[in-house]
Amino acid sequence: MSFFSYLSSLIHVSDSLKAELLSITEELNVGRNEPIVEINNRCNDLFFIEKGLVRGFYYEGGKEITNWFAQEGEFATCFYSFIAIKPAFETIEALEDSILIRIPHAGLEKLYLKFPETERVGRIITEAYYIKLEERLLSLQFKNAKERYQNFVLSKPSLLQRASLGQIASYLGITQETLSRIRAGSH
Amino acid sequence: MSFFSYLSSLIHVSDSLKAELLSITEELNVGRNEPIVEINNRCNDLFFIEKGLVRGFYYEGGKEITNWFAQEGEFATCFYSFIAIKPAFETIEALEDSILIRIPHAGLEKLYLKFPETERVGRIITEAYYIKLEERLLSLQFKNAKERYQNFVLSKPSLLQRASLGQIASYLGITQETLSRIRAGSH
DNA sequence: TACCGATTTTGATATTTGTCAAAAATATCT
DNA sequence: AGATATTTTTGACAAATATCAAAATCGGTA
Repeated sequence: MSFFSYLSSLIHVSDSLKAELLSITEELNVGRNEPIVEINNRCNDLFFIEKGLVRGFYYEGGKEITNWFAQEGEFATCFYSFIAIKPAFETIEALEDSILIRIPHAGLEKLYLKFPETERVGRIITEAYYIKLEERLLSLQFKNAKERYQNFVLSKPSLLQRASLGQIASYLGITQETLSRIRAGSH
Repeated sequence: MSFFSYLSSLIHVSDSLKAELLSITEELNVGRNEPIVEINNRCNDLFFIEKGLVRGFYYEGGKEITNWFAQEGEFATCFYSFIAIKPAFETIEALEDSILIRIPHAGLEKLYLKFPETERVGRIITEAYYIKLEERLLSLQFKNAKERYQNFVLSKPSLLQRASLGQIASYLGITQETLSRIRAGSH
């Protein structure tokens, strides 16, 4: 899904808004395993994913923990860094060759001021993300490892082929050994 | 903190905006243990808490699970119900005699259209809530029961006196027996 | 103040998941 | 295709936390 068709589904994109968007955004091609945002840097950009798959991860006890996956038609950023204007605690990398639209923070702020109706998009995106996060928290708090995995299979089936076992396990908050046993046990 | 002084810290509140706010909001007094939003109803309102303490909870396996606490100067709503326009999966109740400002969903939408600068407030509130939720998710995923409790003590010390052990335990995702043992063990 | 119900604490045991180590399977590169 | 690196699976055991039951404590009220 292109960035423009996504936006058009939320607000009317006038010619002048479109021109402004073109001037502040930039298309970015990243290869598989290529880092997009490095940990401890400021993440100044919001990325819309036109094609491909990216993930955010960080290290906890020396191990990579995948914090989120984002695929075609979704946004990716180190939300905390982007909003709070603090260094990113996570690295963003592409899991596949991907095409991203880069939206710099400063450009977005300019956009909000010049086209106040775009604040609506920012709010709607944030709300949607909040709900997803809330669902994930509830799942983590009340579902056991197997139930969480089953839920993942239902909600993100395409990622089963596109992400590794270890990446999925850490996203679900379990070890890869446990996930491997869950897969073996369910037939 | 009053609702108006809170708003004024984010945007300029003109006289006409103030008048509109007065027309769409309503002050609500609720007593201790009184329900504010019942489970399975639509939660059509956002509440700003001028005084008191409220919590959201639901039932999981027959037990009450406290999903959040909100005190003076914070907002409370069943976010999912309010945003997604679905029935609430949680009940909101006052833990103390409280004074709330009720902001109905329809009034808020009207406000966004009439005063586009208020979209900004909606976005900023949602962003702040997102970051808090993300911190909580990380805590749940990587901290053990004791660390989570210690973090709670540091970040919400006043709630230690105002909420019960069982309410705090379920909020932290542990049983009240475990929390009781944590308290006994740390001296 | 003494009682009653609710909340908190303590104890014994069970369950889930993690840890560490090694083997097996799979993917990658030349 | 073969060699090597990476990922996944399997096994034995350990740790954290849950469960169930009962005792102790607390708080409000007659």
